[in-house]
Amino acid sequence: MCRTVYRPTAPGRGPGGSVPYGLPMRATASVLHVDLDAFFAAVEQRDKPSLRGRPVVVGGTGRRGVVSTASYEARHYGVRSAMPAWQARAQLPGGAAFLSGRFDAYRRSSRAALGVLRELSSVVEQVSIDEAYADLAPDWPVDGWSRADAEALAERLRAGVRGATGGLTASVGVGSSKMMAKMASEASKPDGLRVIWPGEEAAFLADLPMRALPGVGPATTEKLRTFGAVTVADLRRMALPDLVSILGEASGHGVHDLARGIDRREVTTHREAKSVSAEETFHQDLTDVREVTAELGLLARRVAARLEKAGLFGRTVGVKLRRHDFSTHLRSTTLAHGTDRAELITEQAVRLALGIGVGDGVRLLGVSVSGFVEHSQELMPLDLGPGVTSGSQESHTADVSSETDAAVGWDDEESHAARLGRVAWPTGADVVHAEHGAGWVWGSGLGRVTVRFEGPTTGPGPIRTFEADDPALRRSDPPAWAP
DNA sequence: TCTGGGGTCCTAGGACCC
DNA sequence: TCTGGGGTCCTAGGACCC
Repeated sequence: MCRTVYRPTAPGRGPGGSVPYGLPMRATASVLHVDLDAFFAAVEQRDKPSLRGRPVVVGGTGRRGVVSTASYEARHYGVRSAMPAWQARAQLPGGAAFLSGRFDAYRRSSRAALGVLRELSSVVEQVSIDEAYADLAPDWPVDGWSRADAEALAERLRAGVRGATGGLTASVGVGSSKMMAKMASEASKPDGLRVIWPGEEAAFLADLPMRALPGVGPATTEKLRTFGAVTVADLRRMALPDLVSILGEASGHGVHDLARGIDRREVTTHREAKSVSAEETFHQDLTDVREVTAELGLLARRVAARLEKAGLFGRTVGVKLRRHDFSTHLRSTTLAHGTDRAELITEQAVRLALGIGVGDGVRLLGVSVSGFVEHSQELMPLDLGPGVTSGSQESHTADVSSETDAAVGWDDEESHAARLGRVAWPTGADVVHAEHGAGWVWGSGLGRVTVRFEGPTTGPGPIRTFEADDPALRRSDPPAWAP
């Protein structure tokens, strides 16, 4: 709910450990937020003069499409983001344009606008294609400056964006935190600029509906409304223990802080991805298991391609299945090692999805991979149940000469105390099976595989490699030579 | 005629370990 | 016979954001 709010893990300290918890993070208006106005629709109106002054909706144009961005002319008729396209059509007069979007053009304009921002600040955090924060403190004398200085800088940015993008307008907010900067830009829209000077936060927030706080959505609003809260000032009057009991630990503290304008999140230039997913809503519900299987394969390939491009290997494969009644079901499974391989992801996704059941029809399918681990050289710890915890460690290596999948196996009848400790595979092992006496490892890629044994051992027998199509091997079973 | 796609974070319960 | 707590990992689902 209030994931946007930083919660210190150690009580009494903010991020970095230097800011006492409970005090505003900054005494200067040094965080800036830029938001490109009605971005997708504005790009379309810029490139197609015939669309200017008319309602423009960019989004899904199919039977089950939703509005991604509505131009201000369309918003005049009550059209909003996330609204079903059919509803937008019903609300708009003739002459309104419905477009499916040209993402390359949007990316180009986004990059141009971001370039202007980077000229002003060395610490820029891109939040989405049309939004970014900048920390002004490293590059500007924010301690000594005035409101007029902040406004001049923001205006310079807006003019720069207009020039670099062929006339797109941006709304800019400046404040003492990310939250205040964002709320300032929101308040200035469209084509505006607003500085909330330190000390003005409480007055700015007081009369706003609590829904205006970033992180307070429909569900939270409804919960709090039953306790009589409407505005941010109402929230401020609620005691922390009450908020926690209504909203839970994290959101309770989060809302308590938000209502006071407290937000200690830093502007960060880089964030690590935590998951990669692809999903699709079908024009017609799927009822055939074979169709479901085929679609999962396509989605898995999209995910695998993006993992590979990013150099990521994930251990957890998830599926999302939405039924015709819009009920949504999630299943996930965690592998012993990371993967980026479409076949393995497909195999797991199909297994999970069929476990949920197709029901009366599948409206949406999704595939995700998360739980990223370091790739190839990462040593994967293997859990083999109770085993030897002390003693010697031995490593054995084998060369893998096949470019396709291969297996490495070993035989260790003499030492029943040894257990497999870790395996390093060139591009990540895919299936691992091991017992005290013998084991095998599936993987792909060329190179040397290292298998490490832990505990007292007389040494494993010869490590052998197999081609993927070796008849002695089957994907999910130990090889024939295993005891 | 219903309600996209890409993400992040939080919660609660169970398993398992110490 | 009854009864611990804390920590971590995993899973399913909810909420929120753009």
